[in-house]
Amino acid sequence: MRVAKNVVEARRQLLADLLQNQRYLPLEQICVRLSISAATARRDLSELERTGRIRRTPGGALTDFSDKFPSFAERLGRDSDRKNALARQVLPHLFSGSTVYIDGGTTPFALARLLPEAEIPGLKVVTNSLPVVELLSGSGVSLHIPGGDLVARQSLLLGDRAVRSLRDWKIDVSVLGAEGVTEAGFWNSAPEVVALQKAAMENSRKNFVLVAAEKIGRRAGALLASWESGLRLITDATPRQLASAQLPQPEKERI
Amino acid sequence: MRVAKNVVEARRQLLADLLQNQRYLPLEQICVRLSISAATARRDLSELERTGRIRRTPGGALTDFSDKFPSFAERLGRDSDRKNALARQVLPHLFSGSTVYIDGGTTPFALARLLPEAEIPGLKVVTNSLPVVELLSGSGVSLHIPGGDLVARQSLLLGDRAVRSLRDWKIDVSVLGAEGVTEAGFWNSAPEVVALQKAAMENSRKNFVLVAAEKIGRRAGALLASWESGLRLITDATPRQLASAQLPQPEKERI
DNA sequence: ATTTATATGATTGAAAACAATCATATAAGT
DNA sequence: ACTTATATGATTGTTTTCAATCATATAAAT
Repeated sequence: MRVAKNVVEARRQLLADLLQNQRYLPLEQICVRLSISAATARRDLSELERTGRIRRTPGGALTDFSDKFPSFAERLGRDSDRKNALARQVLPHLFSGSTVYIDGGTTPFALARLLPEAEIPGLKVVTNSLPVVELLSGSGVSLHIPGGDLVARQSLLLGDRAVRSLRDWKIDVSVLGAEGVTEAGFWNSAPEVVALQKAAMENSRKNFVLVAAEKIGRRAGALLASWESGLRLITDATPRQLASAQLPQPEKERI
Repeated sequence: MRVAKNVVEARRQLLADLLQNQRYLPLEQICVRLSISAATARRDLSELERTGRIRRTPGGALTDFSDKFPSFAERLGRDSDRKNALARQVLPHLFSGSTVYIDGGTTPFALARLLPEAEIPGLKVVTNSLPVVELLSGSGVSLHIPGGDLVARQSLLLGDRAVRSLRDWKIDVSVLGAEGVTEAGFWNSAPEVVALQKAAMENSRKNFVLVAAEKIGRRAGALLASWESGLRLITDATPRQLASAQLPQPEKERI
């Protein structure tokens, strides 16, 4: 029996909130608490997972976050669902035996969280982000750290040595973060971060930048790359939002 | 094949810790991370659940989110008094503006714990040990990571790149660990670790090795350095213990 | 009012996860 | 050195979970 659209969405949001609080719920609990059948519960879970809001497990579901770097977890915070959804779009580009560079920042970090489960055989992860290192160490993923200087209050290895070391790598896919996107291109505030990102892009075959919708139209101190650079935007901004900032629409997905 | 009781318990504690950090782990991840079969993983999970330490789910397990997890530093710092005493002997050699290399292993780690308090102005710490990085990040100490490959089940960055990167550094004081000391010199089991330690020694003006008394007389697979190398031993072994292993007595302390 | 679209629960065959059992290797006990 | 105890991985049959399919009731669209 068909049910009103808003009812469905409200129920799914309720389920997401429930999981946010409970951390984990067995399927049976979900059925009881929402008074729905297992089939519908599964459908809701699938949808919530597809949009990156939760993580399914056999027999239940949970919200995912990491305790380890509290500041990171905080920043990831409420938007982690959206960031997960962005990060998930990168997964199809990671093939067996490839090398992926994961930038600092919370959105690329979301990608790191997906990797252990993705189980891409022979995947190599290159990163200077300590939260990523911490997260993936011991997870079976092959981890490589170019190295560099740890600047205070950040958890990213930067500096000349970092840039030089990164040039030693051949990268298949780079996943970067940006603080702003304008007609001129992609922006970040810290020149040192941009220097490292540029080094990654130079040695990489495909480059993605993950940008949450609210950053569309913002600019910052240092230009990371222009639109002509081949850097590909992954965002949850609507076509309307992109157009109003006079940005090109995303290309048709090609894998 | 039967395995020692303490090994089993250590593995289960590790699994509990892992779950404390990760909140949830799929069974397959547990198998990978602990290098055990699904059957053993299930047995461990049953036991941990029986003692109330975790909660199982179909296909995985999670922690009850009530209690906090012990930090990395805490875990390593069990019998820290003796190690602290050894590490403290290095402090007088660290002068303002100098560069110190801190090796992997728990004893050099003890030195890292002393550094924030020591407040040596302009001290630079170079290390490939992730626990050291985690401990000192945000502590105000200037941290530099040569980089390298994170090998499974270790928390040390190793490999050719690590060795090459380390050669870029000029180090004033290296602080190393060793698993054994014999008449022939200082030993460690992993050749890759030794390769990195040798690189550190080559670029360093003073080299110290911290060795707890119980390691005197032991040997291991790879020779780190002979007695003639200039590597200086810091130990809590008594002169009698040293003599009985036919080792030279420590030189009079010179700063 | 009529038609179309879709959200739901039930059913089903396939896949995954499970506990129980067994042979074996090795620790622990003597 | 010898025996006993047990931790492990493999195997197996059972149970649980899953996605796909279907009929149906009801919301949207016309």
